[in-house]
Amino acid sequence: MIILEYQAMSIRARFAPSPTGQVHIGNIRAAIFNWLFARNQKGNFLLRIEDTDLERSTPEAIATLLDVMEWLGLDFDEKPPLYQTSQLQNHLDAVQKLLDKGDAYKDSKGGGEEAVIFKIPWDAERIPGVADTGTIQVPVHPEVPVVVSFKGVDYAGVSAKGKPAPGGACLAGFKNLKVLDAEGKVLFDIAGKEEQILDGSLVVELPGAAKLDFTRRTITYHDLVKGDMSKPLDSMRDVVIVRSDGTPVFHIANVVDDITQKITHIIRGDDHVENTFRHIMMFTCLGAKVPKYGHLPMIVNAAGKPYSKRDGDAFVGDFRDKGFLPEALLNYLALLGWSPGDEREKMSRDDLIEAFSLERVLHAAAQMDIQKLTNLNGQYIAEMEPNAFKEMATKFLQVHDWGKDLDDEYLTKVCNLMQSRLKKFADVDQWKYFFADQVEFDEKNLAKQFKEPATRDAIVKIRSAFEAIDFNAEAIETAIHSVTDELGIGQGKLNQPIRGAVTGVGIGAGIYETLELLGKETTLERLDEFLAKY
RNA sequence: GUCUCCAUCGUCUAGUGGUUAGGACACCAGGUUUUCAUCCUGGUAACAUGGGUUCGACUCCCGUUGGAGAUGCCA
Repeated sequence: MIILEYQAMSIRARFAPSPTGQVHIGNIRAAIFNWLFARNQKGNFLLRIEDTDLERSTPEAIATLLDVMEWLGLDFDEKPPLYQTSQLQNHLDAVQKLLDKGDAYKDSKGGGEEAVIFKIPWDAERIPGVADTGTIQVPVHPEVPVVVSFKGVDYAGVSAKGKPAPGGACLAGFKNLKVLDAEGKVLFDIAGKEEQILDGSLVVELPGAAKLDFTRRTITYHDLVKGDMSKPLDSMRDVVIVRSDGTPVFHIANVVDDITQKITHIIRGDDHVENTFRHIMMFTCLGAKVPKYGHLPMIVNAAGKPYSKRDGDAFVGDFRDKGFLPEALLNYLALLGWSPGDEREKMSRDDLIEAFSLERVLHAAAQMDIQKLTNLNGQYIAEMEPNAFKEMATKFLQVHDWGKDLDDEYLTKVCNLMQSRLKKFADVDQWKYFFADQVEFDEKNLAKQFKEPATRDAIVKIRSAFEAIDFNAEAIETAIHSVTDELGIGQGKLNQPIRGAVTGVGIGAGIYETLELLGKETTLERLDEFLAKY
């Protein structure tokens, strides 16, 4: 039944980032989940660029955003995307509508220009999900007067230590309000005075109040991820929607644009949960249908803190620069805070789309594990077409002065030998010994391999044995074995010292194949260099 | 302070009243391979805590602790 309803509606989800030059992991994850959801539901995935921060929203920043989305394969429908700056008049019109209907008022704080404030409606029952939840009493600090006006009820609560604690909320939070003093005497009763309070003609200030008595109203919505969420109106304040300089703030712009784009499902970060209650009210006051909401848990860094725009290495571009594949990153990120419910982990784009559901998204924050991402990336690399692998490797080799203009045939062989060992493309910097004239010796490794003075002598013998042979892997192995046999040592004992002397490092592909690839000339040169140095 | 939410191995997670609490990454040991990587085998490692409810709680309820978010004329 539910599925039928979904299909009939044709869902529309969106990603609405503000382009600030860099896209971080937490942000793009929201895009991924929206995309996965939309594709899974055969709906539309829209992009809206919230570029109202003129300082940071440069054309380059927007290009970066689009670039990253394309790289990850997050294709969006209805191009070009909606630019929020183009909607200014729309936002202002909506604000005027609210003003006209009495759902917003103008106010100035400290005598400046007037800002526009969205008023949480006194007749809040017209908002879906609002219900009375009983009469309650809240203690207030007698030293601070209670002020009741159309802007709300201001008072000081009582802290654990008996000190005044700042409190107060929108008027709508206090249905059937009575203000009582310490003896329980009624200082103020809103009954019969609603009109005057609401139209601003009456503002009451009540010193010596001890208690607020009112009918609490709570707004509840069903979150597609987190389940039922609710919040009492007496913990909400009216919200600024237009700054005193005349520019609309996020809340109204976001809601109006969602109406404009006919968004049916809003999937966004956890940090917006509290905004949702107010946004639901705005949708309703603007005469629009309230969309469905789903809030994603945050992704946190190794310190357990959410990634912020300042978090150095959490930018999507950095992962690309380090040689992570888009499929691997997408796969990994989809698995942060979500799982298909079975034991699959390596999943293709289509697998993910097919398996995705918001109901299976977790409620708790997830920590990024670079090692697991790296492992997954290695799996994707291992499966790459050799040509595609070579192409990528070439790109990453080119950043090194020893990695430019490489011989194609030689490079192909190196790639074939090394593909299974590479976890991320930036690690091709370890291939230097294949291409550079000079090797860098790993002193520590050498010290380990050449503990025995006799080993160096063996290298001398190896060198002359190499000189005489036709230089292929098989002959190389035979030559090495003849030396080990002659010296009466284990057949593989010399392999690592040879590797150290020729490549400078302690790990790599099979040494016979490696030497064959390097060629006789280079191998002998490297051995000479080694012998001259050590 | 107040409000909202969250809590299974180090990390990502499976688990919806009865399981030897499963898998993956990482780590350790062993095997295969000329080192490494791959591959195979095995191992260490978790239900934050205290109360309930129940014949029986990781699972349901309440408290505590811990964490996150919100409380902006930021988004």
